Amino acid sequence: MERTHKCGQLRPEHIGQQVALCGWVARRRDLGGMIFLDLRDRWGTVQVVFYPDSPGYAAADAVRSEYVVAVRGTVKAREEGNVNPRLATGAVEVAGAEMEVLNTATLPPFYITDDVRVDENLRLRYRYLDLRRPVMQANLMLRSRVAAIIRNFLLEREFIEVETPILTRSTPEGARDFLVPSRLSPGQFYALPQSPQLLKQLLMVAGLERYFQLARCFRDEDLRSDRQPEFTQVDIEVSFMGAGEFLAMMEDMVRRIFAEVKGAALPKPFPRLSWKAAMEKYGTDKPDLRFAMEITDISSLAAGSQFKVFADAVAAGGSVQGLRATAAFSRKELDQLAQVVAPHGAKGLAWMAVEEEGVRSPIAKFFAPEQIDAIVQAFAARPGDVLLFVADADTFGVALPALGALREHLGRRLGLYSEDQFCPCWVVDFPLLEFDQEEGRYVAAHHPFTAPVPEDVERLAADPASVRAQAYDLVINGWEVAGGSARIHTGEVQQAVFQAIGIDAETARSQFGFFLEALAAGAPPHRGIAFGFDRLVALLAGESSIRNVIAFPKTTSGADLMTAAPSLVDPAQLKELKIRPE
RNA sequence: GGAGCUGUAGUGUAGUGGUCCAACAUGCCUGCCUGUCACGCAGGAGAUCGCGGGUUCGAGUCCCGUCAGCUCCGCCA
Repeated sequence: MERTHKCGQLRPEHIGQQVALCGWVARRRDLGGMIFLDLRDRWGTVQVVFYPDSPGYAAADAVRSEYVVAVRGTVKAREEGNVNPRLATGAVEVAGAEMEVLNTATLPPFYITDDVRVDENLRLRYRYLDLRRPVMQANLMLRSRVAAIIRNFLLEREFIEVETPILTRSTPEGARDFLVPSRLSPGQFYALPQSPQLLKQLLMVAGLERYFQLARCFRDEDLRSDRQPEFTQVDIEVSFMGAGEFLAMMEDMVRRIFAEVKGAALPKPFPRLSWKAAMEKYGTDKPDLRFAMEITDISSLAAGSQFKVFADAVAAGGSVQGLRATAAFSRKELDQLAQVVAPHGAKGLAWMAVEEEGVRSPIAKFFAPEQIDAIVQAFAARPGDVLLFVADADTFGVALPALGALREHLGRRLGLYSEDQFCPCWVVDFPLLEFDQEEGRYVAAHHPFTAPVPEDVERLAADPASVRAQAYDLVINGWEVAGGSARIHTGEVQQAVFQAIGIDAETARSQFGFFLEALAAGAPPHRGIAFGFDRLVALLAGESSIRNVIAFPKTTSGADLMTAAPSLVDPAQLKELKIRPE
């Protein structure tokens, strides 16, 4: 039986036609004298009806859920009253003549429907069944569509797609590498790329000028709902292009994606925010701008209070920061809010409930009435609001991130935004370096090939912390969707940055020698960006985890529950690689 | 490495120390049913209560450990 149509595509225009369909039995309704089958393929579901006098009736009687069948029949209009408006094909049905069972199916361990709330263990164990669910198929189709939009956009602008190796070289800095033992060079290892960073820069040295790749990247770090050990990056690099032109082009691409996929009009241009401003206003470098609620610094007001916690924090060089929530909280709820800031190092969460006749607060007694008034004014607080404070000696490490987490929590809990709203922004002027307490040295905040802001270069040695990077992150709704920078394209600056992060000339030569040679071989000024493709698609799909837009994802412990990877291997394989297990 | 949540028929849940040889819904099986679309009706089968140990006269229930999934912190240039 040759398939002539797709189940989900049948419409009133097909009425009267003989069709042959293939698909899975989504449901079977046996009314005794007649049998209805909901037949599902990738395009949707259509109802097929069999009467006892049709040759296919016996087969229709025997099939069960998820059997694979081919059906021949005639498309008919449904009578008035029998139309199903909830089905795209609901105006028609197929009067089934013949049916062929192409394969039987075991009883599915969970329902193949969109609204199932089933244990994720099971979904991942039987991913091929999970992926039969229409919502999952829609996610994968969306992913493919977004990839196509990106390819078209970039190809239109004369970018070329280049593949870079998966088996490559381990370099210091950055995430933990996945290593692959070399059989031909026993004791030596390839590394899987954390990103094609150096390779795409070398393509610029090679003169390709405009490169992109949907690149698979690997980082051996712990997982999160927005992080998998292997993920896909839209990797982009250009030569001879300033930040203005480049970011405008990337914005155009993102605007096209959101317009075509969501019918959403994103602002032009995207708002820009310095890293410092983002931290001070939102307590994070990836702010969710769908709701206002900004952090207010009341250090100057708190310094003069009798409340030791506040005064001490300011005296120690820190600050007191606060948020205004337009909501009332019970004692228990306030305790829960304290649980939100605690993991970020906040030692407590102070609060003041603003009322008609003053404030109600356990710390009110430490403040003079005019100090209270000043604080209430600083927040423009009105009766019914609650002010929430975190004080800490470490402003950017503790106080602001704690309130940033609280802000996100409150935004979600108080329903301050909707899911179909998209608020992009560029976060710029990141610090180039940050001090790593464990290593006792500065490390690259972005990566060691990020160009410093030119007027800051001279401070690289004397005052590394103050050097800004020519870097930019694209943030949408609190998701870091892309990150990029101008790259260092001269050996001198590259050496200076290596030096600032404690990579001496010898190490630089041995680890990055090929790269330094390339920079000296006529490297053009270049810059680039990389989009977290899984995150972008998840955002567009309205999914809170990228697992739902990846066909075969891993669990939080890095396992693939379907194939049971990772697994032990045959000792002979290890022997061949000259690897001895402990 | 750390914290929290979850784990009970195929699935989703209820069960808060004793009528629990575990309940409800759905799915499954059998029978009936010619306009259903989460079809309906009647009957039936289906559970080492994640795993191990402990407390107790008695544990699905309390305690300790452990495993798995999820969320978060650390980590993620």
